[in-house]
Amino acid sequence: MTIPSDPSGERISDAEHAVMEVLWDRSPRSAADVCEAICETRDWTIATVKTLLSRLVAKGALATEPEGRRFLYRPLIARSAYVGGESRRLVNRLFGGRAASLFAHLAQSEALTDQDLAEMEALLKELRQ
Amino acid sequence: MTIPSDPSGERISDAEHAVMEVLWDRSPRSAADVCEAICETRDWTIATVKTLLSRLVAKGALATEPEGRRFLYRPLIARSAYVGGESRRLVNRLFGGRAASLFAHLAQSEALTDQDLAEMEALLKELRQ
DNA sequence: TCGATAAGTCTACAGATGTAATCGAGAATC
DNA sequence: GATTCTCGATTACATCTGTAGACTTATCGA
Repeated sequence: MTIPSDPSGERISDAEHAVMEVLWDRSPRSAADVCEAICETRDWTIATVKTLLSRLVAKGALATEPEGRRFLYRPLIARSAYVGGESRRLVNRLFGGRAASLFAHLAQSEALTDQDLAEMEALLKELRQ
Repeated sequence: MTIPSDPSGERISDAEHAVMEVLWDRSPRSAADVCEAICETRDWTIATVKTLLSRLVAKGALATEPEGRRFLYRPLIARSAYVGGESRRLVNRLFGGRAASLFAHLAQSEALTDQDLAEMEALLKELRQ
């Protein structure tokens, strides 16, 4: 038996992440409630959702609280922490840790819309003054 | 038997990506040569490298050309294409496709250095004129 | 009270991944 | 020519992931 693991230690898979998004959007929610929100679009059954919820609890990403005869699930890690970790992972892996390189790449591959550029310009101005 | 698959179709795993980086850096190279470049740092044996090379060939990410009695490996997909795909995947998955959101996040989490900011400012100026 | 429900837990199973050992054939060496 | 060395190819095997069915138990309606 292993120790329950620190909250941000274990990797969250793609399918698990989809479940996390539902709970980040609103929580706590029951398994049925999560399925309600996601089973249709992902074409999952409630069984799949239950498995993913269990795995997330085991990974320390979710907490459960009893509500009547069932559980309500609630995120233990903040979305921003997850998103930040994933972003940094990508930047480290593909751009040697240089965020500007990622930016340059997106720019060159025309993945940036005019709106993106405008927003980032505004952000930059704010950051640099 | 399946068709060799289109060049950018199948996902490249983390370990496979490390091998790709070696070949993007310089190619073509033999398996032994790739191991030379990476086995120490990743603590792999030549056997592991060979497996990864084979899988990458099967995925259509690498081409082989015989050189004497062995093979030389060469990337079939450009690094920029791979990097672009991965970046876009992340932006879509975590930021609803909005690159500006990714930057806002990196900025807020202090993942951007002064140099990053300066470079991005320069790039932006270039892009918007 | 008794069966139908519904919740969580256990089990399942195929494919992907990480990490390698082993095998068979050709090349180099003695 | 026999032995050894080296390649790539084949096989192995544990873990993770996606996806879900089966099982157990408690509850709610009839």
